[in-house]
Amino acid sequence: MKDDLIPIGEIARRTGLAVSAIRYYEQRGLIVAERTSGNQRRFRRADIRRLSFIMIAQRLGLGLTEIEAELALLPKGRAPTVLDWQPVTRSLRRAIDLKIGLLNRARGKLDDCIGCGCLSLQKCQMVNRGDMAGAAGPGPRFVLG
Amino acid sequence: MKDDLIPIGEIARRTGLAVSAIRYYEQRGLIVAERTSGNQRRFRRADIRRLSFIMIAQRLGLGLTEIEAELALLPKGRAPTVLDWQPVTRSLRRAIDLKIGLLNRARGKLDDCIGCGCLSLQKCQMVNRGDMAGAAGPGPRFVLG
DNA sequence: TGGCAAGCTCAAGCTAACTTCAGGTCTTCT
DNA sequence: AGAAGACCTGAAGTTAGCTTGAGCTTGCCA
Repeated sequence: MKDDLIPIGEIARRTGLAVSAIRYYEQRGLIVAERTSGNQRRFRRADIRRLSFIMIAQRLGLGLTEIEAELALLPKGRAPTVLDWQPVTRSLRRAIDLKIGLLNRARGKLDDCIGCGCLSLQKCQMVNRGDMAGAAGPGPRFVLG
Repeated sequence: MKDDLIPIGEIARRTGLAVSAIRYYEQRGLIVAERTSGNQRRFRRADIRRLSFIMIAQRLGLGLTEIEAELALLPKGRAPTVLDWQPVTRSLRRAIDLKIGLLNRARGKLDDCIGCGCLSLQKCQMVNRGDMAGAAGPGPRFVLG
């Protein structure tokens, strides 16, 4: 295969990502690219899968930091095989399960609220201070974490 | 009841929200406050419930704009009754159901991926361009919407 | 009538995840 | 060889949802 090194524009086209997004991921360390003598990025075919994973995981609500952690399960140095990917994919599945569980519990509590008509802090379980205060600090505190 | 008008500090204490957050919500139009002759905000007791709802809905992943739409179902002018709240709460419940459905479908597809070992754009259903391109425009495009 | 905590209004800052822009360099095709 | 188009870097801008700070005014208790 002669075309083993893919320029950024084409990998963008193939994944549907913006060129700028891919550059951003590289800067964040989510992907690594080689460079030509003229300093242009050249990606491997395996990076397409990596980028796909990033898109999927993001779609499921994971932040790039979490995604980075998941991707760290892949072997460094060599191109990951299908078997290498399995634990990563499974880990993502667990993340989905967690999220579904959370929403289910929330739904149950909300049903109680419809029943009792409360929705006030004194009576209702839906809001509990401890949880909210957890993500303190400046900037937006992301919900549903 | 003499204490019907609540200053911002106390409503903050009662809801667990920061004073600054409440001011921000008022500025966004999510809550309305009366003012004293000296220009200080005074809230109604019903606003506590309103703020609770905001917190809950946010927790479930709704943005303030969506929450604003939900709150628009409440009657303007008079204080909402328990019955007034029911459609709003139910609407929130539907939102949760939707989200759960989405995650369930994602999980199913991911299971297929574990089976076939793919996770590439050409073969795998997990990523489909059309969907992603939907949220175009500048700024971050929020996933899982 | 003090005094001081609690409020008020801007304006600017912060995180996440990118995009856009300006000003220049490679590559590739003819 | 020349030109068009793809790339590069670095800095600044964007949305969401608030927080922080500066500088000033109210409100309430002793």
